[in-house]
Amino acid sequence: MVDGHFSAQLSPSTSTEHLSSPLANLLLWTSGHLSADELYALENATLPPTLISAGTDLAREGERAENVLIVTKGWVCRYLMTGGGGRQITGLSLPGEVCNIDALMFQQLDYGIRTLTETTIVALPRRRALALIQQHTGIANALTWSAFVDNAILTRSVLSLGRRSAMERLGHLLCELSVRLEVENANTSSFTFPMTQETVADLLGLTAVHVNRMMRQLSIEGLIKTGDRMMSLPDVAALRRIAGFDPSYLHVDHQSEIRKREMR
Amino acid sequence: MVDGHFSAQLSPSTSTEHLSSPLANLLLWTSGHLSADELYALENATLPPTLISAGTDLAREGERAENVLIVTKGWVCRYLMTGGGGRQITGLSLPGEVCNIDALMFQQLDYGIRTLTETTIVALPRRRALALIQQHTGIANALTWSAFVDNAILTRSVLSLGRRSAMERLGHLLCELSVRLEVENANTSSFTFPMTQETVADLLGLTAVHVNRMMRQLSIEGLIKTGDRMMSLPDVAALRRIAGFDPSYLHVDHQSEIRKREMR
DNA sequence: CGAATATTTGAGGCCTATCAAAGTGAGTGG
DNA sequence: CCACTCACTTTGATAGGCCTCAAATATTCG
Repeated sequence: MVDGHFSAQLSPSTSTEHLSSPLANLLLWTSGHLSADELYALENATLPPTLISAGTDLAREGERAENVLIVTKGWVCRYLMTGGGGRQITGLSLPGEVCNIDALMFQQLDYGIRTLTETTIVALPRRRALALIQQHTGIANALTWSAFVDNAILTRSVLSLGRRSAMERLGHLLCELSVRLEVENANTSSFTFPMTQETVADLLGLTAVHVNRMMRQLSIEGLIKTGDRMMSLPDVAALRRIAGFDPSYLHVDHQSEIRKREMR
Repeated sequence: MVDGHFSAQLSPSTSTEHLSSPLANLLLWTSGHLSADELYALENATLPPTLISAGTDLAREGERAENVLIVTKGWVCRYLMTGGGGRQITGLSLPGEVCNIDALMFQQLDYGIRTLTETTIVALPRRRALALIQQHTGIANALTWSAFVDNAILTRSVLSLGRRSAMERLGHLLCELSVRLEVENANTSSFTFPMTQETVADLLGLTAVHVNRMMRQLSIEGLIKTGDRMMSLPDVAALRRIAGFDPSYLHVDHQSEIRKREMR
């Protein structure tokens, strides 16, 4: 896997669809707050979308953070290293989510950001973001909402890492992804799953070997089906039960649910 | 230990010093952003301070959250329970810090809040808080800053729980407390330590027995001194080294450092 | 098709949990 | 002022979940 470093200078991709609507899904499930006007203002403030290959560092711990980065396509992770070389992934940013909301106020980044897949990123310079917040309450609300959801997800991660078994952690992760990717349908769910078992291990505070054993067991029990980079959950309710998963902390409100349906 | 439940109706304490300045230290180390005017506006918007005994739930998971709660005296924790009855403390609120900043937007609380000591709490109704944010950029900045610091602390907790040994977790906690309580002096530190070893265990994802062994070992190595509910760190640099602690994630900026000195 | 990467499986060991009980200290009531 | 109680701390012995090391198998990609 590539381990390059993404230059601080954002260079435009070959894509010409800057003003079409790469941000149409921005912050959608986390808020659904943006009006058409606000979306337009936001798109005008962002730099052109940039296509980045998998396994690239968008930024490293300790670097200056000038831009708020928004994922349009692909999966991105935030991570931290221990002195001994261990890696802990502290959060994922999925399409429509913000990587580093704290860049709104913090000059210095205190975690690394790396792409897990080929990714399209939209950068929003801090100053422009702060100006937008002043002018558009909807954008302010959406960004604030996003920060609080990040917080809630981190809080649940602390519970998982501190008090849940490997099996429960894995189940909880899959249940959460199913909600955040908005792919649940009745009691089943299916989505592309681009993470390597080692990546999952770094996310759950385990080793790749143990993640493998847990995934195998879930397979045997018929609670997941994997293959061809896909993940299927044949019985979401059962998985939620064994994982102790309750989606209310994600605060997916009805308003945003309705908007999503309208857009389909 | 008491396990009462704090009524949703905030009743004023017998204290008469509402307008003197219980909020003088509010958000100080996290920002130092508040002007005298803003502090005054904030104090006028809050409900009278309330004195609450140790071991009381200020709120429980799932309850409606109407107020942002600010700690003026004492220690408070946020916590989550697993299905099996395990408890994980997901964060501490020390004097001057906010318990539930997400109440600004979320109607429902997704964690419990409990006092660890006798505590003085100041409540700020959501609507008033939102109005203050509109009118005073300093207050908006301070609250936003506070949310991002919460986030940074949670992120480090994820690293600790996921990838650090029991010893490192304990050391990291003590180093962090030393900074947040603003009690470091040269290479030493000393502060009241009101947590039982079981509370520390619930914070670090360990058992009380193991926390005891780790604390004993730190004592033997001369890295901590305990007794009479006090915690002393004779060699902060050495403790930071073994814990892998680097305070930059707390974003204690120079401006707030200067203000603090002026107020002494 | 070949090389690199990722998954799978096995064996053994360690860190932390669990269970148990003794020791300590603070607060209470007689 | 002293028994008494309750909560907390301390210590020991054993067990278990997950890690580490190792190697075989499967998959991806140039």
